[in-house]
Amino acid sequence: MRVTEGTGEAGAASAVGPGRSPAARARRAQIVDAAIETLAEIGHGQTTFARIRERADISSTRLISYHFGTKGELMSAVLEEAALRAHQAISHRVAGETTATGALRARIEAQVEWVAGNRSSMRAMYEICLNERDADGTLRYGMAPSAQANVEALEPILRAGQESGEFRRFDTGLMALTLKSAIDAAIVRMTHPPCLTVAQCVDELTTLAHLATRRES
Amino acid sequence: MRVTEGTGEAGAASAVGPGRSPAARARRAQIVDAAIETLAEIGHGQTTFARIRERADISSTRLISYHFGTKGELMSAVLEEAALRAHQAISHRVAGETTATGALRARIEAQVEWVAGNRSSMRAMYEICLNERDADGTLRYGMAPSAQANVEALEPILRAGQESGEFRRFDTGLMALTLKSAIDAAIVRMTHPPCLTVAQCVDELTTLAHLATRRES
Amino acid sequence: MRVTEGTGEAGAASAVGPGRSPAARARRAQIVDAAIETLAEIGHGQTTFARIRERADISSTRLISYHFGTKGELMSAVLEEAALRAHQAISHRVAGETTATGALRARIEAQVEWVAGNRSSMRAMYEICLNERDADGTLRYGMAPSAQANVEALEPILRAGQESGEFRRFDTGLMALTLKSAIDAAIVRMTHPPCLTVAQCVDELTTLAHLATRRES
Amino acid sequence: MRVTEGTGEAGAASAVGPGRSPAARARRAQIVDAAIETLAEIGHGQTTFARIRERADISSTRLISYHFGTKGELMSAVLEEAALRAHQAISHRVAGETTATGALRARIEAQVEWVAGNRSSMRAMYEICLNERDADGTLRYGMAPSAQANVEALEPILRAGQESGEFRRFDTGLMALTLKSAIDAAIVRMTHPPCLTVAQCVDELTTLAHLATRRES
DNA sequence: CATGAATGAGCGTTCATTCAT
DNA sequence: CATGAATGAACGCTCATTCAT
Repeated sequence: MRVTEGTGEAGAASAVGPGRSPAARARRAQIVDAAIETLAEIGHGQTTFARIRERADISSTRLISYHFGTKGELMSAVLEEAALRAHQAISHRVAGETTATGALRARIEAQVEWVAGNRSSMRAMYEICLNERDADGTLRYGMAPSAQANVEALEPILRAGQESGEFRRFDTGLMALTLKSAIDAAIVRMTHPPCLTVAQCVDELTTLAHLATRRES
Repeated sequence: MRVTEGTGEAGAASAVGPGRSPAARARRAQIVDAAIETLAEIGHGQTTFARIRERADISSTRLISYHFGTKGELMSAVLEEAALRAHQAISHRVAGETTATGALRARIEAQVEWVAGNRSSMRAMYEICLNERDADGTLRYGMAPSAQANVEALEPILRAGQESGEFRRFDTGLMALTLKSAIDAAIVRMTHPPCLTVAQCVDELTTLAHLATRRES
Repeated sequence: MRVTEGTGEAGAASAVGPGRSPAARARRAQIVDAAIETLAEIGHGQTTFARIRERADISSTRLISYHFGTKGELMSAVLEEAALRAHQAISHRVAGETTATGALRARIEAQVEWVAGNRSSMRAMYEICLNERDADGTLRYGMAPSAQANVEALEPILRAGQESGEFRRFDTGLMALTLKSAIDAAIVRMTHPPCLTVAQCVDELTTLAHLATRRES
Repeated sequence: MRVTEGTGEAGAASAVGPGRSPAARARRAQIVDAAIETLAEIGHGQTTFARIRERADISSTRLISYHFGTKGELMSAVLEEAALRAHQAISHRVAGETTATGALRARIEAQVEWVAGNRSSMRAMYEICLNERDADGTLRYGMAPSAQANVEALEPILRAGQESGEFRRFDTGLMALTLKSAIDAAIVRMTHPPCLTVAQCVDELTTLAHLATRRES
C-alpha cells in the first residue's frame, strides 16, 4: 500500500517524506516555513540546516534530513510549496475574465498584490531558482524563474489577445518575460523611497502593459 | 590601523592591490577574469578561491588573498571591473543623441548588444549583486542590480523626456527598472528556442519602450 | 535487566529473536541472507542497516533492529548461521575416514569445495571476523577466523596422525593455521588467471598437505 | 619546476603533499606513523581523522587533509610507506643466496622476522588492503594483500627452483600464496599460548616449505 | 612578488538506536 | 509482527583566512 518502499526516511527518489500522517505533515510545513523565512532573509548561500533548525525551533538538523532527505530535496519541496501557494492565490482571480485585455490586467493585479503580500515566499523562490544547481554546476530550475508558472501563464493570454485582434504583433515570449520581470521589479519600487503603493504599482504596470500590447488604432 | 599594515598585501580599506607594478596589474586582471568566468559558469555559491585558482592557472589560492585580501574584496573588484567595462562600451553610444526618444533607443540598443556579447560579465555581475552579503545577512549591493549604473542611467533619460514633453507621465523609477529587467531578460529569449536574434530583440524592446513611454497624441 | 524487557523485541542477551513464530524465522533468514550478500559485496565497513534493508527488500531498518537488536547481534547471528551451514556441509564428509591421512584429505577436499561453492558466505565470515570489534577496539571474534571451527577441526586430525605415527613431528597449531590459510587462499587462485579448477586446487593442496605432514620413511 | 601545479595543498591526483620541504616530510611521517598505529590497534573502520590526530598529537584534523588530501590518499600513502619499509628490510637478506632452496629459506626467515618485529605495520597493511574500497565498492588494492610485493617475490624463487630441478612440479601461484599466508598466520602462533618463538616459527615454516617443495628423490 | 604551513569553523550527510504506538 | 518519529554523535571534507618566510 505504500507507494515508496522506503527506508522509513525520505528517500532520494521520493518526493514524499516519511509517512503522510498529520504529524509528519505538520512537521514538514513547520520546516518549509522556516526555510522560506531563512532563504528570504539571509539568502541561499547562508541557508544551512543549522539555521533552519534554529528558526523552526526543532531539536536537531537531523529532523530535517529525516523528513526531506537532502538539502536539494528540501529546496525542491520549498519551491513546490511556494509555487503552489502563489498559484492558488492568483489563478482564480483571472478566471472570470473574457477578454485578453481584462485577463492581462487581472493577472498583473493579482501577481503584484501577491508579490507585495508574500515577500518572503517570493524571495525564497528567487533564491532557489537562481542558486540551486546540479552536481555539474548547471542551474536546476532553469536560467531564471522565468520558466516558472507565473511567466508561462502570461504567454497564453498574450497569444489569445493577438488572435482576437486586441493586441498588436510582438514576440509573446519576450513580452511575457518583460511583464514578469516588471512585476517582480515592482517590489523594489514599493520599498525604495519615494515608495509607491501597491495600487500605484498596479496602475503603472497595467497602463504600461496596455500601451505596450494594444493594437494601434 | 591594520595589523598587517606594511606587509605589502592588499589592505581592507584600499581598493588597490599590493604595489601597482605592471606585474601586479597583470596578476590581478588574470584573477579577475578567472573569477568572472567561474561566477558565470557555476555561480556565486560554488565560486571558491580554489576554483578560481584552478581556472586562473596560478599556484596557490594564497595568491588571490595576497592581491585582493578577502573574498568580499575580490568580488568588489570583479563587480567594479565588469561595470567599468560595460560603461565604457555603452556610454559613448548614447553621447550624440539629442532627443530623449533617440537616447532611449540608443541606450537600449547598446545595452542589449553588450549583454548579448558579454554574457559572462553580465552573469558575474548578477551573481555578485544577488548573493554577496554583509556579515548581518543583508545584500551588499542592493536588493538587485537595479541600483547599478545601467539602471540609474535610464532614469535621467526618462525624466528628460517627460520634461521635454516627448514622454507621458509615469513613474520613472519603475519604468527604468522595467526596461532594465526587460533588457536583461532578453538574453533568455536569445537562447531559448525559437531563438530571437540580437536585432530582433532590440527591435522588440525599442518598440515596446516607445509605446510605453510616448506621449499620447 | 533490560529496559525494553517485555516489548517483544530481541533482547541483548538472547540469541533468539522476538517470538519464534514461522513468520519471524522467515524474516530473520531473509535479513541474514541479505546481510551475507551485502557483506560479501561491499564489505563490513559499508554494510549498514540501510543497505541491508534495501537488499532484503523490507520496509524499514527498524525491522532489522526489531529482530536482531543491535548491529553487533546481527553480525553475530550472521556468523553463526554461516558457520552452521559450512559445518553441516563439511562435517559428514569426514565422518567415514579411519586414518588421519584420509581424514585430512577428505577435510581439505570438503573445505575447498565448500569455499568454492559458497563464496558469499565465506567472504561474509571473513568480513565479520576481521572487522567486528568490541567497544574497546579489540577484535571480537579473534585475531583471524583462525579460531573458527574450520581451523579447530583440523588440529585434532593432525594430532591423531602424530599419535598414530602417520605424521611427523610438527607444531599442530601452526600447521592447522597454514592449511586453513592455504584453503582460503585457493579461492584467489581459482579466480586469477590462469585460473585453476576446484579439482586442481584440491589436488595441489592435498599433495602439499601430504608432503608436509607425512612421516619421513 | 613544480611537478604539480598545486593548490598549495595535496591535490587529488598528486601523490606528493604540499611542498617537499623537510618540515613537510616530517609532518607527513608523523601522521603516517600515527595512522599505522591507529589502524593496527582499532582497525580500518574505526580509524578516523580525529583518532589519528589524537595519536599524532597535532592541532587539527585539518592538518591531515592539508598534507594528504582525502582519507583514501592517506591510506594510499600509508600502504606505500609500510610496503617500502618491509621491502627495504627484507630484500637484501635474500640477495646472497644462489640456490632456490636457500633463497626460499632466507626469504621465509626474513619475512617472519619482519612480521614479528613490525606487527603494527603488518596489521596496518592488512587493514588497508582488506577494507579500502573504491566508490563502486570494489577492493582498491586487490582481493587480498596477495597481490602485494611479498607474495610476488616468492613466485620467482619457486619457478627458479622448478627450473633448476631443486623443486618438484606444483602450481607456483598457489604455493606462493600458501607460504605467504602461512607466514602471516605465524603471528597468531607467536601470540596464542602455548606461544612459539620467532625461531621456532621460522624453523617450522622452513621445514614445511622444504618438504612441500623439494623434488622427490 | 610569491609561497608554505597551518588552522578553526562549519558544512551536509549517515550512522545505529530508542520511544512511541 | 511491524511501523513512525525522532535523535545525538560522528563522519570526511571544504571553506577563507593568517602567520611565517
